[in-house]
Amino acid sequence: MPTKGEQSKERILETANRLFYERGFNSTSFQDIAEVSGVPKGNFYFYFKSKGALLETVIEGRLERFREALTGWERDLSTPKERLLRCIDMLVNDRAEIERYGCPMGSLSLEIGKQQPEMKKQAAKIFRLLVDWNENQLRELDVGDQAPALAHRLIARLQGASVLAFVLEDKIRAREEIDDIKAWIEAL
Amino acid sequence: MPTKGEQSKERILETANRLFYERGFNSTSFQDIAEVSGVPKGNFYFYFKSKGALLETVIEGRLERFREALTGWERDLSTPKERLLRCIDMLVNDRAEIERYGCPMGSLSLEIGKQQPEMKKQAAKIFRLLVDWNENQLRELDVGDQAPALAHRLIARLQGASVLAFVLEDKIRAREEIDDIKAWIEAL
DNA sequence: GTCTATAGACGGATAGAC
DNA sequence: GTCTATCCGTCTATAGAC
Repeated sequence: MPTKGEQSKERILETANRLFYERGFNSTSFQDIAEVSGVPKGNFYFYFKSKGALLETVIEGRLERFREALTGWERDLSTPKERLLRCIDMLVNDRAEIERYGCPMGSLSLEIGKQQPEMKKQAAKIFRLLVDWNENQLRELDVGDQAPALAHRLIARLQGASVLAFVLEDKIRAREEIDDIKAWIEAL
Repeated sequence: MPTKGEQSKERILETANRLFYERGFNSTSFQDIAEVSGVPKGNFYFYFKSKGALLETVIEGRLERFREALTGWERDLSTPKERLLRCIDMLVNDRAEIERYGCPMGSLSLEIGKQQPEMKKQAAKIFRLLVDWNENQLRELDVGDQAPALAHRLIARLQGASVLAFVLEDKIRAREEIDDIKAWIEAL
């Protein structure tokens, strides 16, 4: 059973994770996180030495969740093609949030990466993880030495689909684009 | 010849346009714009009634420049395929800035669109303009009723390539992705 | 003298930090 | 809960153009 302190820390992290996504990092104040999480903002500096440190922990949490998801898909899905398609389906499952707030990692990276190179590198780890994992799946298909380029292309297309889904808010076209990405992978 | 007032307004706009791109909207203060432009901060409210109004004018300026560029390409390039390729070449020409700051419109939309729906709509106009223009070019090719979907796909792929170029900072893969987009268009 | 434009000091609010 | 810094935005005194 978690101690009260662990619960507070977890509540801060969960709330920060959500608000950084929904409102953006710079537009989310400690005040906001305190109000939503119920944890007084005075406590924040007991758990995190700065707002940047809080962000860093949020990113680490996201990285960890991605790792778990990817290992889960490797365990539960038997063919590389199924796994690639499952990865694409992230956009289908989260389409409502993506249309409202964009891709969590894409939008965060673009916002903070312009001024905080260190954070940008942290965020890039998640993209590298995703690209490498897809590259491994592609290698199991018969794509020769094209695996790195195709993996990069797949993540790029998912990012592009997310940006346009956010900006244009056109559900039909967004869905159409995802379907085309899936068809492209299925045809490999 | 522009009056002195027009020069000040223009200097504020140019500087804001650049800093909003390089540092992000929320991370750019009037103080910053004043220092870089040389125009004292006290003057800003003579020309713009708020920071949001300044942003709006910046976006309008970008929209206008896009319109001019697109009409220029229609005038100077004779075939639709050349025009589409010229559009893609934006990423090649601006690759250094895109790697450092992302796509100007993509990153701005994602940052401000989460909290300012009105500004998001303004920014979306530029994307609509681009998609529609490319759709017109595609219609002149023999793509049947695929023009809308292909135009959407082209802009999505350009956005995706920009995001990954920014996040991963991998010049080789970024170039490879652009080349693939070009090859795809050329094969149409 | 009037209108446009300038310059900077000032204030309330709110941020992150402790 | 306090502290300091900084944010956006306001106010006003003034300078130059015509």
